[in-house]
Amino acid sequence: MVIALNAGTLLSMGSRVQGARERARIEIVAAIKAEARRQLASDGAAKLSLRAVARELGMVSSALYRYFPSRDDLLTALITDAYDAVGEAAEQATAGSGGAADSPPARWLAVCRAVRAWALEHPHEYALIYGSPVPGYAAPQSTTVAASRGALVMFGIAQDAYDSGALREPTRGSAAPDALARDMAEIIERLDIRLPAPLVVELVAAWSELFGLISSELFGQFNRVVTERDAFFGHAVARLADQVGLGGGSAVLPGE
Amino acid sequence: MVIALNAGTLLSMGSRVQGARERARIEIVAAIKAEARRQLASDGAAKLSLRAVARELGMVSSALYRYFPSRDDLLTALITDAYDAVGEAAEQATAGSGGAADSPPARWLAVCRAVRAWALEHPHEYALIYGSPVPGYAAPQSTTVAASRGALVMFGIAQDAYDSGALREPTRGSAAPDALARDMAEIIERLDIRLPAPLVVELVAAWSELFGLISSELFGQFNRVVTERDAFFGHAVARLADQVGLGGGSAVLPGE
DNA sequence: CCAAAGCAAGAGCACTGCTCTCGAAGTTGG
DNA sequence: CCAACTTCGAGAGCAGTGCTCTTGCTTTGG
Repeated sequence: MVIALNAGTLLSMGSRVQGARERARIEIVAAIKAEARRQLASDGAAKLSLRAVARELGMVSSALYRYFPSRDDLLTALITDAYDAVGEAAEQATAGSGGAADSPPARWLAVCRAVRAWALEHPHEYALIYGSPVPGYAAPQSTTVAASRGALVMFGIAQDAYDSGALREPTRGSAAPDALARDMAEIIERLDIRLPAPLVVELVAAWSELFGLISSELFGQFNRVVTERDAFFGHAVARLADQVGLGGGSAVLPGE
Repeated sequence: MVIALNAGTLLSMGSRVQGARERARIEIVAAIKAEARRQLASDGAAKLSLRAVARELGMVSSALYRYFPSRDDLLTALITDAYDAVGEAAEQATAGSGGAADSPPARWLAVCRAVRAWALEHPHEYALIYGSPVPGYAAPQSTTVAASRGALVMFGIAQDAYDSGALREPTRGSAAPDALARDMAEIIERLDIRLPAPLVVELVAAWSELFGLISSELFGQFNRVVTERDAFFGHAVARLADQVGLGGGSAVLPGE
Protein backbone atom coordinates (compact mmCIF):
# COMPACT_ATOMS: atom_id res chain seq x y z
CA MET A 1 0.00 0.00 0.00
CA VAL A 2 2.26 2.73 -1.24
CA ILE A 3 1.11 6.27 -1.05
CA ALA A 4 0.96 7.72 -4.52
CA LEU A 5 4.07 9.73 -5.31
CA ASN A 6 4.20 11.30 -8.70
CA ALA A 7 7.38 12.19 -10.46
CA GLY A 8 7.11 15.83 -9.53
CA THR A 9 7.02 15.07 -5.84
CA LEU A 10 9.95 12.77 -6.17
CA LEU A 11 12.00 15.27 -8.08
CA SER A 12 11.29 17.92 -5.51
CA MET A 13 12.36 15.58 -2.76
CA GLY A 14 15.69 15.10 -4.42
CA SER A 15 17.37 11.84 -3.57
CA ARG A 16 14.30 9.74 -2.79
CA VAL A 17 14.26 6.61 -4.91
CA GLN A 18 11.03 5.50 -6.40
CA GLY A 19 10.53 2.04 -7.79
CA ALA A 20 12.26 -1.24 -7.20
CA ARG A 21 13.72 -0.89 -10.66
CA GLU A 22 15.71 2.23 -9.91
CA ARG A 23 16.68 0.86 -6.55
CA ALA A 24 18.05 -2.23 -8.25
CA ARG A 25 19.81 -0.06 -10.80
CA ILE A 26 21.83 1.97 -8.34
CA GLU A 27 22.66 -1.18 -6.44
CA ILE A 28 23.90 -2.88 -9.58
CA VAL A 29 25.89 0.16 -10.61
CA ALA A 30 27.50 0.16 -7.18
CA ALA A 31 28.22 -3.56 -7.42
CA ILE A 32 29.82 -3.13 -10.82
CA LYS A 33 32.00 -0.30 -9.62
CA ALA A 34 32.97 -2.24 -6.52
CA GLU A 35 33.98 -5.29 -8.52
CA ALA A 36 35.78 -3.11 -11.05
CA ARG A 37 37.68 -1.42 -8.24
CA ARG A 38 38.61 -4.83 -6.90
CA GLN A 39 40.03 -5.89 -10.25
CA LEU A 40 41.69 -2.53 -10.64
CA ALA A 41 43.47 -2.99 -7.35
CA SER A 42 44.70 -6.46 -8.18
CA ASP A 43 45.55 -6.24 -11.86
CA GLY A 44 45.70 -2.61 -12.84
CA ALA A 45 43.66 -0.44 -15.15
CA ALA A 46 44.92 -1.92 -18.39
CA LYS A 47 43.69 -5.37 -17.47
CA LEU A 48 40.30 -4.25 -16.27
CA SER A 49 37.90 -6.37 -18.28
CA LEU A 50 34.20 -5.78 -18.64
CA ARG A 51 33.66 -9.45 -19.27
CA ALA A 52 35.52 -10.43 -16.14
CA VAL A 53 33.52 -7.96 -14.07
CA ALA A 54 30.29 -9.29 -15.50
CA ARG A 55 31.39 -12.88 -14.99
CA GLU A 56 32.24 -12.24 -11.36
CA LEU A 57 28.86 -10.64 -10.84
CA GLY A 58 27.08 -13.57 -12.41
CA MET A 59 25.76 -11.68 -15.35
CA VAL A 60 26.44 -11.88 -19.03
CA SER A 61 28.80 -9.30 -20.50
CA SER A 62 26.29 -7.63 -22.74
CA ALA A 63 24.05 -6.87 -19.77
CA LEU A 64 26.75 -4.66 -18.34
CA TYR A 65 26.41 -2.26 -21.23
CA ARG A 66 23.02 -1.23 -19.88
CA TYR A 67 24.87 0.45 -17.01
CA PHE A 68 28.08 1.62 -18.62
CA PRO A 69 28.00 2.26 -22.36
CA SER A 70 31.68 1.44 -22.70
CA ARG A 71 34.76 0.41 -20.83
CA ASP A 72 35.98 3.99 -20.82
CA ASP A 73 32.78 5.11 -19.16
CA LEU A 74 33.37 2.66 -16.37
CA LEU A 75 36.89 3.98 -15.99
CA THR A 76 35.60 7.54 -15.94
CA ALA A 77 33.29 6.64 -13.08
CA LEU A 78 36.19 5.12 -11.20
CA ILE A 79 38.30 8.20 -11.89
CA THR A 80 35.69 10.53 -10.48
CA ASP A 81 35.38 8.34 -7.41
CA ALA A 82 39.14 8.32 -6.99
CA TYR A 83 39.34 12.09 -7.14
CA ASP A 84 36.63 12.24 -4.53
CA ALA A 85 38.46 9.75 -2.34
CA VAL A 86 41.75 11.61 -2.39
CA GLY A 87 39.91 14.85 -1.83
CA GLU A 88 38.15 13.40 1.16
CA ALA A 89 41.40 12.02 2.53
CA ALA A 90 42.87 15.50 2.31
CA GLU A 91 39.86 17.08 3.96
CA GLN A 92 39.84 14.62 6.81
CA ALA A 93 43.51 15.28 7.42
CA THR A 94 42.76 18.91 8.19
CA ALA A 95 39.62 18.12 10.11
CA GLY A 96 41.15 15.49 12.37
CA SER A 97 43.54 15.89 15.30
CA GLY A 98 42.96 19.45 16.29
CA GLY A 99 41.97 20.36 12.75
CA ALA A 100 41.93 24.00 11.92
CA ALA A 101 43.35 24.74 15.36
CA ASP A 102 46.69 23.27 14.37
CA SER A 103 49.34 25.51 12.91
CA PRO A 104 49.21 25.90 9.12
CA PRO A 105 52.53 24.13 8.58
CA ALA A 106 51.35 21.17 10.64
CA ARG A 107 48.14 21.00 8.66
CA TRP A 108 50.07 21.24 5.40
CA LEU A 109 52.23 18.34 6.43
CA ALA A 110 49.22 16.34 7.55
CA VAL A 111 47.46 16.84 4.24
CA CYS A 112 50.50 15.87 2.22
CA ARG A 113 50.99 12.76 4.33
CA ALA A 114 47.32 11.87 3.97
CA VAL A 115 47.44 12.16 0.20
CA ARG A 116 50.56 10.04 0.05
CA ALA A 117 49.06 7.46 2.40
CA TRP A 118 45.98 7.22 0.23
CA ALA A 119 48.15 6.82 -2.85
CA LEU A 120 50.16 4.03 -1.25
CA GLU A 121 46.99 2.25 -0.23
CA HIS A 122 45.34 2.63 -3.63
CA PRO A 123 48.21 2.68 -6.09
CA HIS A 124 46.20 1.74 -9.13
CA GLU A 125 43.48 4.25 -8.42
CA TYR A 126 46.16 6.87 -7.92
CA ALA A 127 47.71 5.88 -11.22
CA LEU A 128 44.32 6.27 -12.81
CA ILE A 129 44.12 9.94 -11.93
CA TYR A 130 47.72 11.12 -11.63
CA GLY A 131 49.46 8.65 -13.89
CA SER A 132 49.40 8.54 -17.62
CA PRO A 133 45.87 8.88 -18.92
CA VAL A 134 44.46 5.74 -20.51
CA PRO A 135 44.87 5.32 -24.28
CA GLY A 136 43.86 8.43 -26.11
CA TYR A 137 41.28 9.16 -23.53
CA ALA A 138 40.72 12.70 -22.29
CA ALA A 139 39.14 13.14 -18.89
CA PRO A 140 35.71 14.67 -19.38
CA GLN A 141 34.72 17.97 -17.90
CA SER A 142 32.80 16.23 -15.14
CA THR A 143 35.96 15.12 -13.40
CA THR A 144 37.41 18.60 -13.00
CA VAL A 145 35.21 19.55 -10.07
CA ALA A 146 36.20 16.46 -8.14
CA ALA A 147 39.80 17.03 -9.12
CA SER A 148 39.99 20.47 -7.57
CA ARG A 149 38.76 19.23 -4.20
CA GLY A 150 42.20 18.26 -3.01
CA ALA A 151 43.82 21.44 -4.20
CA LEU A 152 41.14 23.43 -2.46
CA VAL A 153 42.24 21.99 0.87
CA MET A 154 45.77 23.24 0.36
CA PHE A 155 44.54 26.61 -0.73
CA GLY A 156 42.38 26.77 2.37
CA ILE A 157 45.38 26.22 4.60
CA ALA A 158 47.29 28.94 2.81
CA GLN A 159 44.26 31.20 3.10
CA ASP A 160 44.07 30.72 6.87
CA ALA A 161 47.77 31.39 7.24
CA TYR A 162 47.51 34.43 5.06
CA ASP A 163 44.53 35.82 6.95
CA SER A 164 46.23 35.36 10.30
CA GLY A 165 49.39 36.99 9.03
CA ALA A 166 51.44 33.84 9.58
CA LEU A 167 52.43 33.67 5.96
CA ARG A 168 55.81 34.91 4.90
CA GLU A 169 55.79 36.47 1.44
CA PRO A 170 57.49 34.05 -0.91
CA THR A 171 59.53 36.64 -2.70
CA ARG A 172 62.80 34.74 -2.75
CA GLY A 173 64.17 34.38 -6.25
CA SER A 174 62.50 35.84 -9.27
CA ALA A 175 58.92 37.01 -9.03
CA ALA A 176 56.14 35.29 -10.86
CA PRO A 177 55.92 36.46 -14.46
CA ASP A 178 53.09 38.77 -15.44
CA ALA A 179 51.86 36.34 -18.07
CA LEU A 180 50.46 34.18 -15.30
CA ALA A 181 48.32 36.91 -13.78
CA ARG A 182 45.33 36.07 -15.93
CA ASP A 183 45.47 32.35 -15.12
CA MET A 184 45.82 33.05 -11.43
CA ALA A 185 42.91 35.48 -11.42
CA GLU A 186 40.81 32.76 -12.96
CA ILE A 187 41.81 30.29 -10.26
CA ILE A 188 41.22 32.80 -7.48
CA GLU A 189 37.75 33.49 -8.74
CA ARG A 190 36.79 29.88 -9.39
CA LEU A 191 37.99 28.65 -6.01
CA ASP A 192 36.68 31.74 -4.25
CA ILE A 193 39.87 32.55 -2.38
CA ARG A 194 41.51 35.85 -1.51
CA LEU A 195 45.21 35.45 -2.02
CA PRO A 196 47.78 37.44 -4.01
CA ALA A 197 48.44 35.99 -7.45
CA PRO A 198 52.16 35.28 -6.89
CA LEU A 199 51.28 33.15 -3.90
CA VAL A 200 48.76 31.21 -5.94
CA VAL A 201 51.49 30.48 -8.49
CA GLU A 202 53.61 28.99 -5.75
CA LEU A 203 50.69 26.96 -4.45
CA VAL A 204 49.89 25.48 -7.84
CA ALA A 205 53.54 24.63 -8.35
CA ALA A 206 53.79 23.05 -4.91
CA TRP A 207 50.64 21.03 -5.51
CA SER A 208 52.05 19.81 -8.78
CA GLU A 209 55.44 19.02 -7.26
CA LEU A 210 53.78 17.11 -4.45
CA PHE A 211 52.49 14.67 -7.02
CA GLY A 212 55.94 14.46 -8.51
CA LEU A 213 57.19 13.20 -5.19
CA ILE A 214 54.35 10.74 -4.76
CA SER A 215 54.45 9.51 -8.35
CA SER A 216 58.20 9.01 -8.24
CA GLU A 217 57.85 6.82 -5.20
CA LEU A 218 54.83 4.95 -6.47
CA PHE A 219 55.95 4.39 -10.04
CA GLY A 220 59.31 3.00 -9.10
CA GLN A 221 61.51 5.99 -9.76
CA PHE A 222 62.95 5.70 -6.25
CA ASN A 223 63.69 1.99 -6.50
CA ARG A 224 67.25 1.39 -5.39
CA VAL A 225 67.65 5.13 -4.88
CA VAL A 226 65.61 6.17 -1.87
CA THR A 227 64.75 3.57 0.73
CA GLU A 228 63.81 5.81 3.65
CA ARG A 229 60.70 7.06 1.94
CA ASP A 230 58.87 8.45 4.96
CA ALA A 231 61.82 10.56 5.98
CA PHE A 232 62.49 11.74 2.46
CA PHE A 233 58.89 12.64 1.81
CA GLY A 234 58.51 14.45 5.11
CA HIS A 235 61.56 16.54 4.42
CA ALA A 236 60.68 17.32 0.82
CA VAL A 237 57.16 18.31 1.77
CA ALA A 238 58.40 20.55 4.56
CA ARG A 239 60.53 22.29 1.98
CA LEU A 240 57.51 22.69 -0.27
CA ALA A 241 55.73 24.34 2.65
CA ASP A 242 58.67 26.67 3.05
CA GLN A 243 58.49 27.43 -0.66
CA VAL A 244 54.96 28.78 -0.40
CA GLY A 245 55.78 30.79 2.67
CA LEU A 246 54.50 28.41 5.30
CA GLY A 247 56.57 27.17 8.16
CA GLY A 248 59.65 29.24 7.56
CA GLY A 249 61.50 31.25 10.14
CA SER A 250 60.30 30.91 13.70
CA ALA A 251 57.72 28.21 13.28
CA VAL A 252 59.01 24.83 14.29
CA LEU A 253 57.95 21.92 12.15
CA PRO A 254 57.26 18.61 13.82
CA GLY A 255 60.33 17.14 12.19
CA GLU A 256 61.25 13.62 11.37
CA MET B 1 86.62 -15.59 -49.87
CA VAL B 2 86.20 -14.53 -46.27
CA ILE B 3 89.19 -14.63 -44.00
CA ALA B 4 88.51 -17.01 -41.18
CA LEU B 5 87.32 -15.22 -38.10
CA ASN B 6 86.59 -17.35 -35.12
CA ALA B 7 84.24 -16.39 -32.37
CA GLY B 8 87.08 -15.24 -30.14
CA THR B 9 88.32 -12.74 -32.67
CA LEU B 10 84.85 -11.41 -33.22
CA LEU B 11 84.22 -11.03 -29.54
CA SER B 12 87.46 -9.19 -29.08
CA MET B 13 86.55 -6.87 -31.92
CA GLY B 14 83.32 -6.01 -30.18
CA SER B 15 80.71 -4.60 -32.49
CA ARG B 16 81.75 -6.30 -35.73
CA VAL B 17 78.81 -8.17 -37.24
CA GLN B 18 79.41 -11.47 -38.87
CA GLY B 19 76.84 -13.13 -41.10
CA ALA B 20 74.01 -11.78 -43.15
CA ARG B 21 71.74 -13.44 -40.64
CA GLU B 22 72.79 -11.30 -37.70
CA ARG B 23 72.86 -8.24 -39.88
CA ALA B 24 69.29 -8.89 -40.89
CA ARG B 25 68.34 -9.54 -37.30
CA ILE B 26 69.48 -6.21 -35.94
CA GLU B 27 67.83 -4.49 -38.87
CA ILE B 28 64.55 -6.24 -38.24
CA VAL B 29 64.72 -5.51 -34.53
CA ALA B 30 65.25 -1.86 -35.37
CA ALA B 31 62.35 -1.90 -37.81
CA ILE B 32 60.07 -3.46 -35.23
CA LYS B 33 61.01 -0.91 -32.61
CA ALA B 34 60.56 1.91 -35.09
CA GLU B 35 57.10 0.76 -36.08
CA ALA B 36 56.20 0.14 -32.45
CA ARG B 37 57.31 3.65 -31.57
CA ARG B 38 55.18 4.97 -34.40
CA GLN B 39 52.11 3.21 -33.09
CA LEU B 40 53.00 4.26 -29.57
CA ALA B 41 53.06 7.88 -30.64
CA SER B 42 49.73 7.70 -32.38
CA ASP B 43 47.67 5.43 -30.16
CA GLY B 44 49.42 5.11 -26.83
CA ALA B 45 51.05 2.24 -25.02
CA ALA B 46 47.86 0.42 -24.10
CA LYS B 47 46.88 0.05 -27.74
CA LEU B 48 50.26 -1.07 -28.94
CA SER B 49 49.55 -4.33 -30.72
CA LEU B 50 52.10 -6.91 -31.76
CA ARG B 51 49.85 -8.05 -34.54
CA ALA B 52 49.46 -4.54 -35.90
CA VAL B 53 53.22 -4.01 -35.83
CA ALA B 54 53.78 -7.26 -37.66
CA ARG B 55 51.04 -6.48 -40.15
CA GLU B 56 52.55 -3.10 -40.93
CA LEU B 57 55.93 -4.70 -41.44
CA GLY B 58 54.50 -7.29 -43.81
CA MET B 59 55.21 -10.23 -41.59
CA VAL B 60 52.98 -12.63 -39.77
CA SER B 61 52.44 -12.04 -36.08
CA SER B 62 54.07 -15.23 -34.90
CA ALA B 63 57.31 -14.30 -36.63
CA LEU B 64 57.63 -11.31 -34.38
CA TYR B 65 58.04 -13.54 -31.36
CA ARG B 66 61.43 -14.59 -32.70
CA TYR B 67 62.64 -11.09 -31.88
CA PHE B 68 60.62 -10.17 -28.81
CA PRO B 69 59.39 -13.01 -26.63
CA SER B 70 56.40 -11.02 -25.46
CA ARG B 71 54.66 -7.70 -25.74
CA ASP B 72 56.16 -6.62 -22.44
CA ASP B 73 59.64 -7.28 -23.76
CA LEU B 74 58.97 -4.96 -26.67
CA LEU B 75 57.75 -2.33 -24.24
CA THR B 76 60.83 -2.79 -22.10
CA ALA B 77 63.02 -2.14 -25.12
CA LEU B 78 61.06 1.02 -25.87
CA ILE B 79 61.36 2.10 -22.24
CA THR B 80 65.11 1.74 -22.26
CA ASP B 81 65.31 3.70 -25.49
CA ALA B 82 63.09 6.41 -24.05
CA TYR B 83 65.29 6.78 -20.97
CA ASP B 84 68.25 7.09 -23.26
CA ALA B 85 66.50 9.69 -25.37
CA VAL B 86 65.56 11.91 -22.45
CA GLY B 87 69.06 11.46 -21.03
CA GLU B 88 70.57 12.53 -24.31
CA ALA B 89 68.25 15.51 -24.55
CA ALA B 90 69.42 16.59 -21.13
CA GLU B 91 73.06 16.10 -22.02
CA GLN B 92 72.80 18.06 -25.23
CA ALA B 93 71.16 20.90 -23.37
CA THR B 94 74.28 21.36 -21.27
CA ALA B 95 76.61 20.77 -24.16
CA GLY B 96 75.00 23.23 -26.56
CA SER B 97 75.08 27.01 -26.56
CA GLY B 98 78.15 27.75 -24.50
CA GLY B 99 77.73 24.52 -22.61
CA ALA B 100 79.70 24.19 -19.44
CA ALA B 101 80.81 27.81 -19.85
CA ASP B 102 77.29 29.01 -19.06
CA SER B 103 76.38 29.77 -15.48
CA PRO B 104 75.01 26.83 -13.49
CA PRO B 105 71.55 28.38 -13.12
CA ALA B 106 71.34 28.91 -16.87
CA ARG B 107 72.40 25.34 -17.50
CA TRP B 108 69.89 24.10 -14.96
CA LEU B 109 67.15 25.97 -16.69
CA ALA B 110 68.27 24.73 -20.09
CA VAL B 111 68.23 21.12 -18.97
CA CYS B 112 64.78 21.41 -17.43
CA ARG B 113 63.45 23.03 -20.56
CA ALA B 114 65.04 20.36 -22.72
CA VAL B 115 63.47 17.57 -20.72
CA ARG B 116 60.09 19.24 -20.88
CA ALA B 117 60.45 19.84 -24.60
CA TRP B 118 61.29 16.20 -25.17
CA ALA B 119 58.28 15.18 -23.10
CA LEU B 120 55.96 17.43 -25.07
CA GLU B 121 57.30 16.03 -28.33
CA HIS B 122 57.07 12.41 -27.21
CA PRO B 123 54.18 12.37 -24.74
CA HIS B 124 53.51 8.65 -24.98
CA GLU B 125 57.13 7.72 -24.59
CA TYR B 126 57.31 10.03 -21.61
CA ALA B 127 54.23 8.38 -20.16
CA LEU B 128 55.93 5.05 -20.64
CA ILE B 129 58.76 5.93 -18.31
CA TYR B 130 57.37 8.55 -15.94
CA GLY B 131 53.68 7.71 -16.04
CA SER B 132 51.99 4.78 -14.44
CA PRO B 133 53.85 1.58 -15.17
CA VAL B 134 52.04 -0.76 -17.53
CA PRO B 135 49.79 -3.45 -16.00
CA GLY B 136 51.53 -5.14 -13.14
CA TYR B 137 54.80 -4.80 -14.87
CA ALA B 138 57.94 -3.90 -12.94
CA ALA B 139 60.76 -2.25 -14.85
CA PRO B 140 63.68 -4.67 -14.97
CA GLN B 141 67.05 -3.85 -13.52
CA SER B 142 68.43 -3.14 -16.98
CA THR B 143 66.51 0.12 -17.24
CA THR B 144 67.98 1.67 -14.11
CA VAL B 145 71.29 2.59 -15.71
CA ALA B 146 69.60 4.42 -18.55
CA ALA B 147 67.24 6.00 -16.06
CA SER B 148 70.00 7.66 -14.06
CA ARG B 149 71.50 9.35 -17.10
CA GLY B 150 69.24 12.35 -16.89
CA ALA B 151 69.67 12.77 -13.16
CA LEU B 152 73.42 12.60 -13.61
CA VAL B 153 73.30 15.71 -15.77
CA MET B 154 71.62 17.68 -13.01
CA PHE B 155 74.06 16.40 -10.46
CA GLY B 156 76.92 17.42 -12.73
CA ILE B 157 75.65 20.97 -12.85
CA ALA B 158 75.36 21.07 -9.09
CA GLN B 159 78.84 19.59 -8.83
CA ASP B 160 80.33 22.31 -11.01
CA ALA B 161 78.57 25.01 -9.04
CA TYR B 162 79.70 23.45 -5.81
CA ASP B 163 83.30 23.16 -6.95
CA SER B 164 83.43 26.76 -8.08
CA GLY B 165 81.90 27.97 -4.86
CA ALA B 166 78.85 29.36 -6.61
CA LEU B 167 76.50 27.21 -4.62
CA ARG B 168 74.67 28.62 -1.67
CA GLU B 169 74.12 26.11 1.11
CA PRO B 170 70.45 25.15 1.09
CA THR B 171 70.02 25.29 4.84
CA ARG B 172 66.75 27.14 4.89
CA GLY B 173 64.09 25.29 6.78
CA SER B 174 64.73 22.05 8.56
CA ALA B 175 67.84 20.09 7.76
CA ALA B 176 67.68 16.76 6.01
CA PRO B 177 66.97 13.98 8.48
CA ASP B 178 69.80 11.65 9.43
CA ALA B 179 67.86 8.62 8.25
CA LEU B 180 68.62 9.67 4.70
CA ALA B 181 72.38 9.73 5.14
CA ARG B 182 72.77 6.10 4.15
CA ASP B 183 70.70 6.47 0.98
CA MET B 184 72.56 9.58 -0.04
CA ALA B 185 75.95 7.98 0.55
CA GLU B 186 74.87 5.21 -1.77
CA ILE B 187 73.87 7.69 -4.45
CA ILE B 188 77.06 9.68 -4.07
CA GLU B 189 79.14 6.57 -4.51
CA ARG B 190 77.19 5.14 -7.40
CA LEU B 191 77.16 8.36 -9.37
CA ASP B 192 80.73 9.20 -8.39
CA ILE B 193 80.03 12.71 -7.22
CA ARG B 194 81.47 14.74 -4.36
CA LEU B 195 78.63 16.66 -2.79
CA PRO B 196 77.38 16.93 0.79
CA ALA B 197 74.52 14.58 1.57
CA PRO B 198 71.97 17.30 2.43
CA LEU B 199 72.49 18.84 -0.97
CA VAL B 200 71.96 15.49 -2.66
CA VAL B 201 68.65 15.19 -0.83
CA GLU B 202 67.56 18.50 -2.30
CA LEU B 203 68.70 17.45 -5.75
CA VAL B 204 66.78 14.21 -5.69
CA ALA B 205 63.69 16.04 -4.47
CA ALA B 206 64.07 18.69 -7.17
CA TRP B 207 64.53 16.05 -9.86
CA SER B 208 61.39 14.32 -8.66
CA GLU B 209 59.43 17.55 -8.45
CA LEU B 210 60.52 18.48 -11.94
CA PHE B 211 58.64 15.46 -13.20
CA GLY B 212 55.67 16.46 -11.15
CA LEU B 213 55.55 19.70 -13.10
CA ILE B 214 55.98 18.00 -16.45
CA SER B 215 53.54 15.20 -15.70
CA SER B 216 50.90 17.60 -14.47
CA GLU B 217 51.10 19.51 -17.70
CA LEU B 218 51.25 16.44 -19.90
CA PHE B 219 48.61 14.36 -18.18
CA GLY B 220 46.01 17.08 -18.19
CA GLN B 221 46.23 18.26 -14.60
CA PHE B 222 46.69 21.82 -15.80
CA ASN B 223 43.77 21.76 -18.21
CA ARG B 224 41.63 24.80 -17.60
CA VAL B 225 43.98 25.81 -14.79
CA VAL B 226 47.25 26.93 -16.28
CA THR B 227 47.30 28.13 -19.87
CA GLU B 228 50.61 30.00 -19.90
CA ARG B 229 52.59 26.83 -19.54
CA ASP B 230 55.99 28.11 -20.67
CA ALA B 231 55.92 30.96 -18.21
CA PHE B 232 54.67 28.79 -15.39
CA PHE B 233 57.24 26.10 -16.00
CA GLY B 234 60.08 28.57 -16.28
CA HIS B 235 59.17 30.17 -13.01
CA ALA B 236 58.63 26.92 -11.14
CA VAL B 237 61.91 25.52 -12.38
CA ALA B 238 63.77 28.65 -11.40
CA ARG B 239 62.38 28.18 -7.93
CA LEU B 240 63.56 24.60 -7.93
CA ALA B 241 67.02 25.85 -8.80
CA ASP B 242 66.81 28.23 -5.90
CA GLN B 243 65.76 25.35 -3.68
CA VAL B 244 68.96 23.45 -4.33
CA GLY B 245 71.10 26.53 -3.83
CA LEU B 246 71.57 27.48 -7.45
CA GLY B 247 70.75 30.89 -8.82
CA GLY B 248 69.86 32.58 -5.58
CA GLY B 249 71.17 35.91 -4.39
CA SER B 250 73.27 37.88 -6.80
CA ALA B 251 73.03 35.66 -9.85
CA VAL B 252 70.51 36.94 -12.33
CA LEU B 253 68.36 34.35 -14.02
CA PRO B 254 67.39 34.91 -17.62
CA GLY B 255 63.82 35.33 -16.52
CA GLU B 256 60.59 34.96 -18.37
C1' DC C 1 -5.27 -3.90 -18.51
C1' DC C 2 -2.12 -3.19 -21.99
C1' DA C 3 1.30 -0.72 -24.52
C1' DA C 4 5.88 1.09 -23.60
C1' DA C 5 10.15 0.93 -21.67
C1' DG C 6 13.92 -1.43 -19.31
C1' DC C 7 16.23 -5.52 -18.98
C1' DA C 8 19.10 -10.24 -19.35
C1' DA C 9 20.69 -13.41 -22.41
C1' DG C 10 22.83 -15.31 -26.38
C1' DA C 11 25.08 -15.27 -30.80
C1' DG C 12 28.31 -13.08 -33.37
C1' DC C 13 32.17 -9.84 -35.27
C1' DA C 14 36.71 -8.26 -35.26
C1' DC C 15 40.42 -7.99 -32.61
C1' DT C 16 44.21 -9.27 -29.16
C1' DG C 17 48.56 -12.11 -27.03
C1' DC C 18 50.56 -16.25 -27.39
C1' DT C 19 51.74 -21.37 -28.66
C1' DC C 20 52.73 -25.05 -31.65
C1' DT C 21 53.97 -27.32 -35.79
C1' DC C 22 56.02 -27.62 -40.28
C1' DG C 23 58.75 -26.80 -44.08
C1' DA C 24 62.29 -23.49 -46.06
C1' DA C 25 66.17 -21.03 -45.53
C1' DG C 26 70.82 -19.95 -43.59
C1' DT C 27 75.08 -21.54 -40.93
C1' DT C 28 78.75 -24.46 -39.73
C1' DG C 29 81.89 -28.48 -39.08
C1' DG C 30 83.96 -32.40 -41.27
C1' DC D 1 81.01 -29.85 -50.90
C1' DC D 2 77.63 -31.61 -48.28
C1' DA D 3 75.36 -33.20 -44.24
C1' DA D 4 73.95 -31.86 -39.52
C1' DC D 5 72.26 -28.15 -37.08
C1' DT D 6 70.15 -23.81 -36.08
C1' DT D 7 67.24 -20.07 -37.18
C1' DC D 8 63.41 -18.34 -39.36
C1' DG D 9 58.54 -17.38 -41.61
C1' DA D 10 54.10 -18.92 -42.19
C1' DG D 11 49.81 -20.85 -40.81
C1' DA D 12 46.47 -22.80 -37.76
C1' DG D 13 44.61 -22.56 -33.46
C1' DC D 14 43.34 -21.32 -28.41
C1' DA D 15 41.55 -18.34 -25.05
C1' DG D 16 40.44 -14.00 -24.21
C1' DT D 17 38.76 -9.04 -25.22
C1' DG D 18 35.23 -4.80 -26.39
C1' DC D 19 31.16 -4.11 -28.50
C1' DT D 20 26.63 -4.79 -31.35
C1' DC D 21 22.35 -6.77 -32.45
C1' DT D 22 18.34 -9.53 -31.91
C1' DT D 23 15.13 -12.12 -29.04
C1' DG D 24 12.20 -12.62 -25.59
C1' DC D 25 10.85 -11.51 -20.57
C1' DT D 26 9.62 -8.42 -16.73
C1' DT D 27 8.53 -4.21 -14.73
C1' DT D 28 6.36 0.18 -15.13
C1' DG D 29 2.95 3.72 -15.77
C1' DG D 30 -1.11 5.72 -18.04
